[in-house]
Amino acid sequence: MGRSPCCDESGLKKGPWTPEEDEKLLHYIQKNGHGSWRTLPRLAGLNRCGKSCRLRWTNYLRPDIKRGKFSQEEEQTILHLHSILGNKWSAIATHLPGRTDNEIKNFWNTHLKKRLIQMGFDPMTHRPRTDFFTALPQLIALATLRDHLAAAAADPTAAAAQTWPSQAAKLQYLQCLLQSAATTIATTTAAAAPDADETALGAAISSLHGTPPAGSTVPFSTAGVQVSCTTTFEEPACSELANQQQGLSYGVADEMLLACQQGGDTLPPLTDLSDAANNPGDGCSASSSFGDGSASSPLPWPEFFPDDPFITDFL
DNA sequence: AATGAAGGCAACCGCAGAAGG
DNA sequence: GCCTTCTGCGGTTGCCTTCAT
Repeated sequence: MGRSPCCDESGLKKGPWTPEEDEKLLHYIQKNGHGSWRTLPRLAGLNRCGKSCRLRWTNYLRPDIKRGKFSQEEEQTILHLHSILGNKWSAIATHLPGRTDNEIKNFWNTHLKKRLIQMGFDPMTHRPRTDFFTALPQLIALATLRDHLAAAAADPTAAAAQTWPSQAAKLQYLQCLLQSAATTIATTTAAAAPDADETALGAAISSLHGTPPAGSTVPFSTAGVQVSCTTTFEEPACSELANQQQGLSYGVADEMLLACQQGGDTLPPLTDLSDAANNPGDGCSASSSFGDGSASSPLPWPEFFPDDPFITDFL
């Protein structure tokens, strides 16, 4: 589109601004307004291109700029707007007085995005990640563990049986992961259920604040790995459009993230592990689909028994 | 105390749309 | 309608600081 960069002219300074340059720019704009950015540097006595001056002014020198840490409210706003608008930083910035698009973009890239990824959410869609095959080794290892536990249960004198309660509790976590992956496959291949993950997560929000409902997906951080616990769920509509219409409704991943922040960056533990061990079919939640005995249902890959480090770490 | 890695942030680059002649 | 100029935006880079070993 036809315009060469304004900074092509040789001899113009680049890089960090000095206090003297800041002073010149600030003084000029306060006195004359910025007018044409193209001509401003010459008039202000700066050896910079207009673009550089504009950036410096809008991102740093503007008097209404708010500096310092983002508040919880600001984080919520960013998360919510990003779930609707995507990387429209300038549009997001219009809802955050005193914050620049550059600042919001940096904050997103260095904090919020990473946190969402750590929690297993796709930062672009704010939905659970669907890269199922990256978790395949863990799922295979799960099959191995289940087999070991089945053997221990069958032979109470075996050494493995001595640790049965805790092993069974751990198995609950892993089976949640397995179920989550299976759900992911179902939802990504079945066009008829596009919002299933979101719905499940919405239910998970409730689980963070109380009794987990049927249909919850709750990521747990345990033994150094992140595990997602998904139960079966119904299928109410929960679209981004609906979010927009409701105005103040937040994306489920956003709420999850904020809930975790408020809890000190750690998600709540699974319900009492000893109970889960005593009742292996009820590990994820009171209404878990595993409660019907599916905890012992055949696994998809019973023939694999790798020596997966995941299991080593986990046990 | 030294050094390398990671995090955080300011600034730059290039593209695209708007505005004006 | 076309061309040029200006402005705004999003992605990326590179430097500085902090943290970990």
